[in-house]
Amino acid sequence: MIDIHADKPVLIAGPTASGKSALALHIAQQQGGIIVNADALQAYQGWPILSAQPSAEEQRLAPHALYGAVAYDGAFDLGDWIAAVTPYLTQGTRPIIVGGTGLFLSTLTSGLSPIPPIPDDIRQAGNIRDLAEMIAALDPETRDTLDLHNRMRVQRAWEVLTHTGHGMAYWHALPASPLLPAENATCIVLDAPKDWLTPRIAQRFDLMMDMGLLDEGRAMRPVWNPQHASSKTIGAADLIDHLDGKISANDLRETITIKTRQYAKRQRTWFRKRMADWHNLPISSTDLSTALRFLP
RNA sequence: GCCCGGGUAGCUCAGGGGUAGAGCAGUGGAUUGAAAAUCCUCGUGUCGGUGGUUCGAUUCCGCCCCUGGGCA
Repeated sequence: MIDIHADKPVLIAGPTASGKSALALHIAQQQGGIIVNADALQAYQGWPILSAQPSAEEQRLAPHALYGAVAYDGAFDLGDWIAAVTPYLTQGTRPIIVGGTGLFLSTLTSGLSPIPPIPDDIRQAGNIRDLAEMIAALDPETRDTLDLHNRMRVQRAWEVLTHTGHGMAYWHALPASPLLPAENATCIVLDAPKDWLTPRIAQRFDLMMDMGLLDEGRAMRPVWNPQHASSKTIGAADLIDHLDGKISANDLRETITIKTRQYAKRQRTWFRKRMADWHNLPISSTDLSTALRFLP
């Protein structure tokens, strides 16, 4: 039994396809609140079906925010998200923050180092920079903390050092105050076992097809650019390949469900480690009326 | 029926007289501004069956079964 206080923000994490959005909607309808997106890819326009954003119909049932709020060719990173959620923490309506991006939710409850935004030209320069060169340029303190095989993390550290003159280690040592300490919110992790989730992921793909996934892909094809952040949506590149005749419908389904399963696994790892003290809501508690208790 | 290939890890396949290895899948993990991203770890399976040759066979030989193609 999890107590939901009407005036307390709610945080909901859970693997993809576990039913987070439905849970958020249930709470909003029972008790009020605005549903705020904490999923990196659902923040973009362009792939509403593929990224499983709440439908227009669902969004009519309760206030929603930060879904499809950024252009398909725009950028929306962790810092942008933190900036975008902040107003919802202080305004009148109680926020129900729901999403699968563990990094976003964890940062909300633990805080973000005050690293200035990195200009785009630094990123561009990093993109073509040799990995070994960037590693060599790093400050030793930062280098020791990094997985040097991981180009993205090395490049990020290089960008921070290049732009600010201070290494990541310096910035991370600065105090970072949480925007929403976990004890000030009702924090829930939806626990969906693998055996339950696997068939659901396949079913969700079929559902997406019924909802017009191919049309969504056809609409995006003329402006398709794998470099855009929104193009990282699982299956977007595969869908374009399918429309180009490069892979069959069966292969499309196969590859998307596999990638989605792999993603769910990474999410589970994050939640297990970082959200161990959150309320665990087993998906088997289909009867939410006994799993949740709504308090004024 | 005959001829030529194949039958090796869940899948696709490599290898080769001293009991075997890649990719994918799967697993566990890392992860403070690209995170649905990115990165790391983990490989025993009657090597189709059965006889034989051999000190030793998954590897060579015979037969059988299954399978792809060709000829009839």
